[in-house]
Amino acid sequence: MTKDHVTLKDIARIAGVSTATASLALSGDSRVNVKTRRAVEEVAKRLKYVPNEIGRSLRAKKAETIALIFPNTTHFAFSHPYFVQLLEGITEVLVENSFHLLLSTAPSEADEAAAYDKILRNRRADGIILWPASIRDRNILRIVESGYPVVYLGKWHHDEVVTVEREEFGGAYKATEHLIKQGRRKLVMISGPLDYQVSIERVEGFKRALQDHQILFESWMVVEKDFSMEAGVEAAKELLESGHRFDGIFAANDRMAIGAMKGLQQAGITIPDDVAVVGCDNIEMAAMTSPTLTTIDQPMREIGAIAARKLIALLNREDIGEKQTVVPSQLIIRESCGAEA
Amino acid sequence: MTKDHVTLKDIARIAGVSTATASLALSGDSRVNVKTRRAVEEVAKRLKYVPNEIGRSLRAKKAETIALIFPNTTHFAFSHPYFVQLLEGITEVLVENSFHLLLSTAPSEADEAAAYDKILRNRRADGIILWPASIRDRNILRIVESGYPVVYLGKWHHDEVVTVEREEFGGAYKATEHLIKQGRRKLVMISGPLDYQVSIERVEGFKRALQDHQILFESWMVVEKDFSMEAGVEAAKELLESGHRFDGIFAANDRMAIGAMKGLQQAGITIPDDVAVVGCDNIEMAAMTSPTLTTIDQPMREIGAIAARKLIALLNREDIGEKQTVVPSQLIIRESCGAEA
DNA sequence: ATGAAAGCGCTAACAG
DNA sequence: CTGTTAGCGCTTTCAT
Repeated sequence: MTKDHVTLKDIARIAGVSTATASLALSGDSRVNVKTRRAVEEVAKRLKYVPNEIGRSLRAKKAETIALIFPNTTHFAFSHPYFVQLLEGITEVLVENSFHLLLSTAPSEADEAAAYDKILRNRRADGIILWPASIRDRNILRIVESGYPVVYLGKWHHDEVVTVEREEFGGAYKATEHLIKQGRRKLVMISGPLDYQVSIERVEGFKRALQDHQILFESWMVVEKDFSMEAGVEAAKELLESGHRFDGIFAANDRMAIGAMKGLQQAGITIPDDVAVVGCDNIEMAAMTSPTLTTIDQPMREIGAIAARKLIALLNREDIGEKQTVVPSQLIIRESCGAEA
Repeated sequence: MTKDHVTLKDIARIAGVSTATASLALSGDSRVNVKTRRAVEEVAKRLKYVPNEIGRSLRAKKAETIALIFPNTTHFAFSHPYFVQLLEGITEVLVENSFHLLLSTAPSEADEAAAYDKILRNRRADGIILWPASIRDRNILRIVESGYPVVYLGKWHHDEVVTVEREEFGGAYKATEHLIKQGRRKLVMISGPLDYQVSIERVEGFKRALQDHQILFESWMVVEKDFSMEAGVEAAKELLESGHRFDGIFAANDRMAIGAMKGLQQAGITIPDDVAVVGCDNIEMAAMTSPTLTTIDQPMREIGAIAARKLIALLNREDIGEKQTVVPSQLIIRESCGAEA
């Protein structure tokens, strides 16, 4: 069985010093005699002493842990293919700084408020990286405005909040404009849920690009879907059945773009000849579809790393640099848009 | 700023009782007078008291947290599309049981041993769910055999260890046999890295299926790759260039299968007419490729949930049921194998 | 240079 | 029924 753990007390006793001295010695404090220090270190090493971080945390009133938390829409959030990249970016930085990562989800919509409150105050984490939620989510509002150290992964409506954002509007604009430059003028967009800020911005980018090129926007040009591949297939079918003509699609993420391509191809439509498609995210799969998918690259790994660095700086009361960081997006031209790369 | 947190002491003082009573009251202990309890509860609620879990943990010598840890191959491990499903399964169960999830990676190969040791003993987590690593990884061995509560997500070489395994051998066997039943007899396999137990088993399943159908196995029939889509493309090219003839491919995961299909199609080969392909994992994308990918479903969400339940049972010294759980895999027939579903 | 003592926030054994 | 006390493991004054 897991036998009892070696504590500082044990080390002190065996090394023949007090716990205070042992503590100092192990932290390399210059006040303690070199010989004593060596002795303590030797014992610690021999017994494979590892400090109990719970004790340390209680004392220091710091958890050395940050929480990555998700609104109730867990399933939705987790399913993003690039969630994993975000995690990689975050953990990379945390490991460098000896921080731990707590992954947190609200159990259910009902408990959501309580759950956030708990995270805020049970002292398990020192700060939070917050995945964007529906703009209708009041709990998010509370957490962001609580004064607790939070980095929000999206745009916030006032600039006291520390955020790392993707260039949503700009990305959508670039994608749409690219389609227009390929000579497509009958464009439609497959959007994510419109109660999400990211969706709103991407739609705005789409609209603006149309406007800047004298293309009249009409409301049927945006279909609202849920970000899944299956939804992309549906969207394509609905658009085809609607009777409206279109020769270009901007999809708010690659999963829907891929689904849409599938749906179109099943209906005998050729991509990009009949309809050009541009996605968003640049997931690994985008390079594997037929035709390969032109898309907007969103460097999630970098976003994760920046967010983690900001949060740690915040906790250490160091300079965090700019409060809002916008990570630029980049158009990745492949085959589905009909352009030569 | 984050003002000081409300502690039990505050509650006790304001409610006019001792901290002991306050504690008892809040835990709903029947010994305390109903009226007192109500009073305490009222104060706690009013001040939005949330217990400091660090204090509680120190006292209870339990972290109420489990760690999901990864060997040094983070990037590799994280990149599995179904990693997210595993997470979902785990968090679902943890939330039910009010446990927290710590995500842990070793900083670098060099620090790996130390990092595990720390996780084992710094008391931040009560137990570990361990993602399989290279069979050469001695640190994994140490952690699994440490007696610490561990659930290992793969097969282990002796049966004291609690594991949740996918049916690797059986899945590969089914996939291969399915190809044979479609009349394919010149089969090849694209394997993952062969220092991984999962890879070894899948290759064994492949070989056995050949053997059972009187097909001679030769070593060139297995190409070892790294699980990525890009690697699948390469594998296809290498196989084509090798000059060996083949009419069926079993790929050890869907990403490589998708890459391989891409590679074959680029070379003008028709799937499934010229070459049939079966993958493994049943990732979302498998239903979207052209042709859609026949594959082996690995219910990662369920695996995560089972692992979490087992670990919690282990921690509570409850009955964990069978020590080794093998989650059955299932053949999902789509288009790439040339069978009618 | 070292040790004694206090205390982080909590719970539980023991008294009353 | 409630309060006193002790202590989880650690760090940090403050004495010596």
